[in-house]
Amino acid sequence: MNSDEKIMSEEEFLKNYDYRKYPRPSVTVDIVVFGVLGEDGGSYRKDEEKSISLLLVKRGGHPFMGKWALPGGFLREDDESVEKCAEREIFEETNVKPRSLMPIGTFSGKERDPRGWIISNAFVSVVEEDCVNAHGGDDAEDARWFKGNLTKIEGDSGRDLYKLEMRNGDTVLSAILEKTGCQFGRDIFKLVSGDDFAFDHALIIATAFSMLRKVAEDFDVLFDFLPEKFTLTSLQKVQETILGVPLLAANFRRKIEKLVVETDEYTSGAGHRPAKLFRKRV
Amino acid sequence: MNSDEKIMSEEEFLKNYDYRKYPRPSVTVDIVVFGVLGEDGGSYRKDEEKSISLLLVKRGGHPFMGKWALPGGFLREDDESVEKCAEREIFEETNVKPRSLMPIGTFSGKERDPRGWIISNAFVSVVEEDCVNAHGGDDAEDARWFKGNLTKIEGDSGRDLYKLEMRNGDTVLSAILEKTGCQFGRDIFKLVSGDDFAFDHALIIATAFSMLRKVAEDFDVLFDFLPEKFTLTSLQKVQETILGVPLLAANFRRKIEKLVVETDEYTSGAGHRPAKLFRKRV
DNA sequence: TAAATAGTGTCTATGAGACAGTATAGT
DNA sequence: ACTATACTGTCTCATAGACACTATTTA
Repeated sequence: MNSDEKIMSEEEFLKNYDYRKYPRPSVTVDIVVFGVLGEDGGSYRKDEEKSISLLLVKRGGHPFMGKWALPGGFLREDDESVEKCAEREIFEETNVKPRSLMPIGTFSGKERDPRGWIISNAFVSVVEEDCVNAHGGDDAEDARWFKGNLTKIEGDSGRDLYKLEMRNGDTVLSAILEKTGCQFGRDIFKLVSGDDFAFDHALIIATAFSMLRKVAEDFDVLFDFLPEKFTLTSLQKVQETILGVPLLAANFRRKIEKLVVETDEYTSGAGHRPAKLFRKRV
Repeated sequence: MNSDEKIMSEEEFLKNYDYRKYPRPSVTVDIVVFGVLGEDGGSYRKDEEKSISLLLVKRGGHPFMGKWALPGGFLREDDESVEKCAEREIFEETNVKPRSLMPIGTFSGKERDPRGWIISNAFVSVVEEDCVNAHGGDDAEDARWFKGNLTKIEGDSGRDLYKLEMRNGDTVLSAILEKTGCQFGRDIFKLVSGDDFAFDHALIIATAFSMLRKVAEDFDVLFDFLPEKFTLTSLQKVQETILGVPLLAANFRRKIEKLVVETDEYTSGAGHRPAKLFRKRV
């Protein structure tokens, strides 16, 4: 504490203070964007494979040119906050406002970015897949939806190992991670092997999957993955997909009962008994 | 993406890249340090008031000179990560390594720091009170333990209002906050009134209390608030203090059973039946 | 023996999981 | 009629909460 400060007024002090005079890192925001099928997407039943969609962008410049990365970018001074910056980045990439936006932590390891001292604030968000002009197969556009999941694998000596695998057509990205701890319910991962992802984005994606799994038990997030009106079966499928376990319909319905309101609409033309459509209870 | 980049090698690109050329914020780390009584502190029974200790530092310079703030400081390039920076800051302030360190989010609102574009990574940690040469009453030292808690108050029109109150001797700090949302189980607060705390630290402290309350149900954190050997009653008191609700001993003991191991030691000289000491099960 | 806290046994209500069964569209 | 999915009734078991009870020290 400089002794000059004490005799200065606060106004004077602030006039002389310039944060640019001090060393500071670059700050980025990276977003794990999960995709959901829109209103016309015909409910979740089409998605038999039980895997989650996630938006990745192929890097067109250095570093990690040609590798797949999370959408994101540098924090700007005119961003109101990291949250607003995340919304802006998602909008630039997808042209929509996300249905939800949740912080999953700051990633600031020493070697995470070869360009230098660059730390990242990571978020999870959910948007409708068809809003994004990303498509598989075609190379004209470099943003694509990958299907994937994080699965536990057998560790050799009591280590908690996980495999992250993302797939888009013939493109398969994978990484092996070790869970090294848990803070406030948030799992901490370390990269063991795999360099298909740019930066430490495999780590960020794994963290996103594991946090999504934690909150998927309180139902709240589940609604973000469906259109406004949905069937209880599709809601159940969302939870099954995120948690990676099958559920019994009777039990699921009992638990969800108080959180939804029925409408007078039904699905139709599916070759079996129609399902009542529900809405989230506000 | 600059087209020059594509014909450069990655090595060349990195040689030319300097993150210092781009606009970026200052980054700080602020820590909500909770205090616990040490081995000799004579268990938690002394603390009849059921409030939590928290370390605050009186600001000796601008801005917010004379106000109370969280310990913390600027992120340095030689810090390995924000977590390491937090540990360093705690060590500088208390001379001990914290028993636990958990991130609670990035605070980056536009007006949070009058000095300019400065964002903060906030943490919660737990240290033993007697390691810190902070003391009440005396003005020679500007770091002090405050007792306090976050309590729900009646909102006028369905608003979720909370009162944060911290007390050290005659010094009482308070703030009214509104809970405006919840993300991934983390409550989001907005300051309604009160300027006893520097910066947005009332917000950060409220977030810390609410997150602590969330995890206090899984028992794991509770152990950080006690010495290595403890009685089950003291463990129960910790949970009661954090959660702010009374618990029944029989039920508490049933739930905690599998998470502790008994020792062959007992308390004594307390004017009543001695209590067996337990240890955390590893 | 009284006071104070430590520690236990057990009843009850609630909720999760399992599973068998019924209902109703389309082909 | 058959298939595929929607939806319901009910049994069992685990667990949380309540509360009455016993145990053991110091003053």
